[in-house]
Amino acid sequence: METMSPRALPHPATDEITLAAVLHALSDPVRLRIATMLADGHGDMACIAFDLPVTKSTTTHHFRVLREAGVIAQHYQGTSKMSTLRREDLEALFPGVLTSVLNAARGAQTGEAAHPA
Amino acid sequence: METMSPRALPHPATDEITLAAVLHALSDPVRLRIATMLADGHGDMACIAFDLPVTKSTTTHHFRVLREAGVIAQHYQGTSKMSTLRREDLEALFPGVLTSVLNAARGAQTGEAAHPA
DNA sequence: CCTTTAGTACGACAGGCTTCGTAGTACGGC
DNA sequence: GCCGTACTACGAAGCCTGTCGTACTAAAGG
Repeated sequence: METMSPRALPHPATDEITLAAVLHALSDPVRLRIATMLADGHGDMACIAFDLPVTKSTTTHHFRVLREAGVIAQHYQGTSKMSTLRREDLEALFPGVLTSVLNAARGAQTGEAAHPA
Repeated sequence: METMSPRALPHPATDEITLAAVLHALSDPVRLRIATMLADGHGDMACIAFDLPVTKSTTTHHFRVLREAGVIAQHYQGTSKMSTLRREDLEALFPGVLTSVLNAARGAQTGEAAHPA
């Protein structure tokens, strides 16, 4: 039996995720950064540990937008909340989208173009 | 010499295109539809011919957002304005992003998930 | 039980977005 | 030269977003 935390977190079902919502969620610099960090193996990191240029309230807001768009999954672990990318779901729905976006974001933080030399 | 139309259209240079702006441009249902139609070979079509569920003014607005984000290139041809996707530029900057997004949009117009039977 | 830590809820505020209508400009055809 | 077509500019309305601060709740640890 799971401990069944009283703090439930609503996630959209796989077939409720829309492309427009995912793209919108990823079109914000802060959220793009969160997604990139999650992809880079920071999956077991509390929300507060992301060192974002916004306050705690705003951080909560952005994590929620990502979750409600279906980009990330979240679950509580003590007082902390852990987030993971919904890679499989998104890959099944929109093949290649998440991967290529994260790749692009990594090479060009938040928007800078890739100027090779 | 080109006829040098007095109606110039400002386009961002390749290295001015940002990922966030591109994602934002594509996160609107109307614009996603425009991009999909352009990808499907309607490159030589006037803006007005796109049969969008908005007025002419709004259509102009959306085409401009796409152009200013670097997603499309536009040029006048008589009284009409032709648009084409900046596939090469985007592929060079953000490999796979445009292609996978368009693919996803085609299979799931504007956001619906792909329910195979 | 009390304190600390992590995150939430709520309200507020500024700014942006999408939409529209109307008026105006550029081009092509008669 | 005149008219129609395609697009633009401008302003307005309504909504949504990102940001914050403050007050609150849930869990962990002594």
